[in-house]
Amino acid sequence: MPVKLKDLAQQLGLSQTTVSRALNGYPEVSEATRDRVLRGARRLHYQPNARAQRLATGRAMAIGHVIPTATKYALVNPIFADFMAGAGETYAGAGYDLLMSVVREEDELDAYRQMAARGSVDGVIVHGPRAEDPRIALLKSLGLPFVVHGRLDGPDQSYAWLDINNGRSFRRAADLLFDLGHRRLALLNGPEVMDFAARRRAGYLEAHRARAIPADPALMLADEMTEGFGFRAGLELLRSEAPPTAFLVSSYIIALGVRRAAETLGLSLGTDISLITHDDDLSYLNNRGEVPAFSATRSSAREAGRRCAEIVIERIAEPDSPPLQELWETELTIGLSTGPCRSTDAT
Amino acid sequence: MPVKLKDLAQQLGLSQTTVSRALNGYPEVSEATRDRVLRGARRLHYQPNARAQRLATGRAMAIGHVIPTATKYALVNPIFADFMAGAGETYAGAGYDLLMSVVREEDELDAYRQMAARGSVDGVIVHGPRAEDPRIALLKSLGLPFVVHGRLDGPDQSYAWLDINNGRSFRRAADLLFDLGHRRLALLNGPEVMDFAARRRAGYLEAHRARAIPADPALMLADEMTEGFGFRAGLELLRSEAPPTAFLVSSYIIALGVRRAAETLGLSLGTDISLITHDDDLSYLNNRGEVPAFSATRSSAREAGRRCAEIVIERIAEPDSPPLQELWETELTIGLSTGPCRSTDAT
DNA sequence: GTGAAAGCGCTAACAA
DNA sequence: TTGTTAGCGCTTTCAC
Repeated sequence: MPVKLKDLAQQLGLSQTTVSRALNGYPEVSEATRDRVLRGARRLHYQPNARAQRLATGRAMAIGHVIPTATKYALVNPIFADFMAGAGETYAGAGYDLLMSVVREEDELDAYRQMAARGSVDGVIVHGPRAEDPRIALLKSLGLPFVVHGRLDGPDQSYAWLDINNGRSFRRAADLLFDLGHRRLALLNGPEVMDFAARRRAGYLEAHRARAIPADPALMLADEMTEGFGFRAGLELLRSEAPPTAFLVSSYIIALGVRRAAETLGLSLGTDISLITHDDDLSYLNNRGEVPAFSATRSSAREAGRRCAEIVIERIAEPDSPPLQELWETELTIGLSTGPCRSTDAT
Repeated sequence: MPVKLKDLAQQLGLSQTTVSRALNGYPEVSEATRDRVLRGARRLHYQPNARAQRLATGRAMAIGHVIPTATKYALVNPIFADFMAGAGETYAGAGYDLLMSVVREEDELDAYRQMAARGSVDGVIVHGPRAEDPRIALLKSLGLPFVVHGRLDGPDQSYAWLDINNGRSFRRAADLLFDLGHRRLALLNGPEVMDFAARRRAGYLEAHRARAIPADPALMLADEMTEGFGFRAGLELLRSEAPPTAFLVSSYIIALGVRRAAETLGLSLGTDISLITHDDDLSYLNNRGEVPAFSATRSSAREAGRRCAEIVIERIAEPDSPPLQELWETELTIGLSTGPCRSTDAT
């Protein structure tokens, strides 16, 4: 039988109220009493019953993460895990639990509705927004505080988000490749209904426009982020009449496929062709069996998780405050797979 | 303001008691009344308040998963995500939430203690048991129902687990390679403090003993499951005096490294050397840019998740029932990376 | 078959 | 600064 507030109060000869206040850091309790209470709580191994606290306060002390099991837009990546770790850290520090709901894509909205209706969470983090994302409208109508990891265009920007500057990072990556003499850059992107992918494409195009280099639609492919896509696309492009001299790819998993395609054709990355992948997704790309930038990447994902958690907790406390919107700059990782253009027909 | 039980009862001219009973499927309520209640609940969009239910019943209606953020023994893999999806499915069907706690390894036991003390979960699933795993003893002493995904040797087998037959699958993989004429099989294993890794090693050794083929310790390596390990180990072994003709590796991520090592040395998988990885971890291994066995693997992980969830829910209902222990056979995936031994010195 | 009433263990007005 | 009291919204004896 666990010791409860009542027991503790009796032991100390105090009222439950005072004990509760002491424990919860209310200012009106005297330091002497607080000390006695904290000491007693420790001695009796008192742990408040979370269920009772939740009912009494009307708060769930939990944040929800709804993960659709879409095999296509694989959320399964180390970055995501680090994001969760970062968020989890912050939650733990703030006394929140992390409620995860893994559902089929078609049940996604219902999952939010249910969380809201049953009051099992106080707020949610939304991952990977898509164009015209219905989740945002839904969460607003439910009055459930939320923060979006990512963001999207639209007339209504009255919600909190945290995003990395996808457009600019791809713009800069393309610029770098142009500076190295490349002119035909393949873009292997994720599904362009995903906001991040659309922005990356925009950055790629912008770089072309800025130098008045025509962007060849034949070089711009988008599909699910798998090694298979990277391999097939890489093979096809490299074997084509006018192959690219460099690849700009949207995820390390696609990059793995490109690397294999290059190897299959006897081409060497960083020498014959260049390859850049987004920092946010970088992993096993260099040729040494090392994963040097990986940990940096992972820690940045962790930081994003932490920050998103902070933001959602803030919004729970102050639902009507102006929504925080943060755009983060990220570095692209060039690693060992990028070099000057060696192709003779690149002018 | 959400509609609550009281409102619903008033609307229907019934007592809260009857409405509650009707909703929760108690037998003593008449069919007519139950119908009226269910209809009314739907009409008014009644959703029970989870916090109140939890307090009243004394159950959390949640299952905990504690994930240590050990970068070394990366839990970050698609298999894990599918396991979670399977578990999540079952939870949702049974009205349970999934509470995830991502903590530093040293805080792992505390996470369980806290879950138990605060009553935020009714049971937990333990992942990846290690030799002499302290979590099991702890959970027993806490009286928190649990099921282990994986298992371990030890005098006390009085706990529920679900495991795949790691030993037998590696035994069979080695047998297959022997049948193909290979004699020098490298084993690139995960950390052998992990139960699954120890069992895989045992299976590998057993196959050797059965054919009276000496197992060369120089060919048996164990380290963290990274591409880097696979690459370095692959390179080193393949360049050695007496290289292996086949690799038996414990995870697809290690296999990626081996593949790269082979390619670096101009060797072709499936022709010059063979490579088998465990079904449970298979991913991007074949040479076609396809991931054929992947979905099968993933669905089996999902099934394991479902089953573990079922087991833990059963144990919550019947904590004193004899623990369920299930050993699953799995297939190894041979894919396109395995062929007869071509090496002349394999006799 | 239905209802009244007493909690579940805590928090938070309000009063002292 | 501390205590009294009334809930939070549901479940569950117990009585009818």
